[in-house]
Amino acid sequence: MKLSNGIEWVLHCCVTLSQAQGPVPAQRLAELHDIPPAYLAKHLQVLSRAGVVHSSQGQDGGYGLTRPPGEISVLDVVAAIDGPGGFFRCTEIRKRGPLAAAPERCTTRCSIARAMADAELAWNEALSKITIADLAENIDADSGGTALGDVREWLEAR
Amino acid sequence: MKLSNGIEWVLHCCVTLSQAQGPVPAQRLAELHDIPPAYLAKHLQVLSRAGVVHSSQGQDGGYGLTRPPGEISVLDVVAAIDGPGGFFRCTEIRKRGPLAAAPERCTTRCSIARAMADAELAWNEALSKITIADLAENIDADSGGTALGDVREWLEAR
DNA sequence: GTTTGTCTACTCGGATAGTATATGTCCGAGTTTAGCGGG
DNA sequence: CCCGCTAAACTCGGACATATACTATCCGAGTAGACAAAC
Repeated sequence: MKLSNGIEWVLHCCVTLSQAQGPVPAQRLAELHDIPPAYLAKHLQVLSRAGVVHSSQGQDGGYGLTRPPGEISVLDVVAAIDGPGGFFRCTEIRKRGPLAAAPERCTTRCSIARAMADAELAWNEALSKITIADLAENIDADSGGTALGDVREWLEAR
Repeated sequence: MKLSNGIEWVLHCCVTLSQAQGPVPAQRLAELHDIPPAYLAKHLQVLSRAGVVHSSQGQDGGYGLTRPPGEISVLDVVAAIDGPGGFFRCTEIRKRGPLAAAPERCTTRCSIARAMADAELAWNEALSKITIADLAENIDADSGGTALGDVREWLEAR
């Protein structure tokens, strides 16, 4: 099971957008990261529908964050791209076969489903603790404090 | 992103095997859970290669756990079926595009990759805390204490 | 009665098709901006 | 000089092909037990 590559792309894009003053076209975001523009656009549309970013059309249009970067968690982005529903789906096989459990006895969820749900909860909580602002800060620190400035400069230039 | 259905199947099968005295054929495990026998066999082969179960051929052959159920974690099973490598794969797009980071500056992992790795660690830890024995105990409790006995009886019959 | 050999039935194991999801691409609908003409 | 109109260029949005991985299945290799015959 592998996560979509788009998740990495849009996370980088969100960090970039957090440094932008105005709207940034998908074309330009793709150029900055050297990734397929059309496919990135598809993922940005999903983010737009999820309410993480907003789009403006026409000349000088593009994408922008709907909230301050400190209020957008990595979980918001991952959940939007990955879609609804968790990793694990219980098919209730305990209700099948020669020893099928009677439906009236299945008042609680299968213990296997509970175990997987707990793990997903741990995953979600870990991702919800990190925001786009945290990512930007760390990226800047890793680069020695020049990365974000370079991005802002590149965005200003045309 | 969805986990394979086989994970649910083999987890149930491991609980069943924890109640067996001798080897249980894949055919019989499939019959008990009402699932495609050939496809289940494929997943059991993977578990066998991972060392979670061992197989014996010939008449009265079948599968059995290699260790006591209390020493087999859910993570062992999930990791075996899901294969090596985590959910997220970093493609190092920071090294691409007009603002590519110099390779010598990339001494540490990208902060995005770190965030995802932390979340995967939380997921893994949650799964490693639960064993097959825990699952069996909970299933028995949910059924009012009759499920495991029924399974043992059904395995003995025939 | 014991032993040995064969033989059969049963098991796993990997190689082989079909289907859903992820990846990648394209062109059309809509909007904003700029330019132009008129007042 | 200001206002309104027109037109063009640029944007997003959803519809359309391709690649990868999950789902499902089959048949062959190998082994353990059962049976029969010989000693």
